[in-house]
Amino acid sequence: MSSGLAILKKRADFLAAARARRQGTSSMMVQARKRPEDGDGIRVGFTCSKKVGNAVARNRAKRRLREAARLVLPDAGQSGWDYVLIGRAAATAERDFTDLQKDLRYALRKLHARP
RNA sequence: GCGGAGAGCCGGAUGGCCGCGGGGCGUAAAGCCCCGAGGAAAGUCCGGACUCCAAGAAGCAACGGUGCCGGGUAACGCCCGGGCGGGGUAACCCGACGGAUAGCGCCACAGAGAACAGACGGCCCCGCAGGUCGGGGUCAGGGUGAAACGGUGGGGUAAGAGCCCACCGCGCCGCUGGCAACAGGGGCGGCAAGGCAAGCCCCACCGGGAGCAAUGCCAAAUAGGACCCCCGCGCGGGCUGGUCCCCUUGGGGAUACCGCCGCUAGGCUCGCUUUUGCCGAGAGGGGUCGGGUUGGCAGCUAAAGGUGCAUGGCAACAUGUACCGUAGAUGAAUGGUCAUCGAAGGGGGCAACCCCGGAACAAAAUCCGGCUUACAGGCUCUCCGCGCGU
Repeated sequence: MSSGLAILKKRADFLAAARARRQGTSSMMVQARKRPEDGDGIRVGFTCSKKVGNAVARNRAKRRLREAARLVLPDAGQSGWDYVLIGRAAATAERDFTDLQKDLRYALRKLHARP
């Protein structure tokens, strides 16, 4: 990705992020983890389980999350962290897109503020 | 015009900004250009291609599937045409549609009786003699049931009965038409033949198993395995070996490492041996092989391909020819957002029109042929019935 975001692909990375911090909003759940090993750059993954809906609904939710991450993370995310965005059943697809971005910024602020 | 039947098609549009996957140009970066979900991509229910495994081919057995006839096809459980049966006034639709004299099994409830028939209630005759009796004939009519041992009519009879006759049905044997399923008609038979095969079964035909996470190849690092070879230390030699470097047909150069040759010399540990030597094992070095993990490449998209025309065929389809060339991801691209326009559906209005509202089902995952299921709404063509007009 040219914007400096790498995509998470390994199952182990997802599991590690899930064990770390998490913050829910009305339109998504955000998990975050500061990688213990060295390495710059922001990595991000997306999860939309069967609870979100059928394949069409899951793909649409994932695409909106991906677009929001592309717009928000380069300035609101912190280098060296992994983020995982999880879609919610109807809210992720239906929420106004500016509100969706606000939700992500809010969640990131709360996650970074924790000790 | 109203109602209906069949076939086919579309299934949001345009633009701006920002992105994603693949390919091309470019040394590379930047950049530019091109392409990028469906009719069902779905369910994963059939049939194939392809790959691996197994196995003389084949056949038999078992198991599974298919099941009127003919044709189409790579093949099919699909498609087309025909037959038969059923539904509809019709267009048209529906059909697990081989065999029940090969055998076994089952037929609830009701009913007298459900398969070697039988007799509840009846009808008729005879006897005793007048009863709520005994003996016999009979199954047409009644009742039950999904189904009652052929149906209708007539003759016949004590009452009846395929007992006899006609027609229908059934079975057998010819004939005619048809490739066939089957249809038509003739003769004979004599009621002897109930239903269920979606219970087992019989007959005919088809099928080896697993699947692209198939399969083939490459690389890396880590731990370990099997086998083979070498093995004391050191020095020297470039030696038609390996390896590396340079110019490049072929040569030249280097020698850290492996190998080779020569000299020197007597071993890192243990065993064996009187000692040396020899031998064996380990450690060490080198090589080969197989398996696991991770990543990459191939398979991977050109295909029983699509469209048009011509010919053959009622058709499915086939043949010929011209043109087109059409996604290849793998935590998985094909989008996000904004603007304008917008079908259905609501609401208001006599109307023109205004307001709300905002697009069904569902997203490739090796590829094809089908089937099945889901689908807001719209369009086109053909046909049938009714009504009206000419």
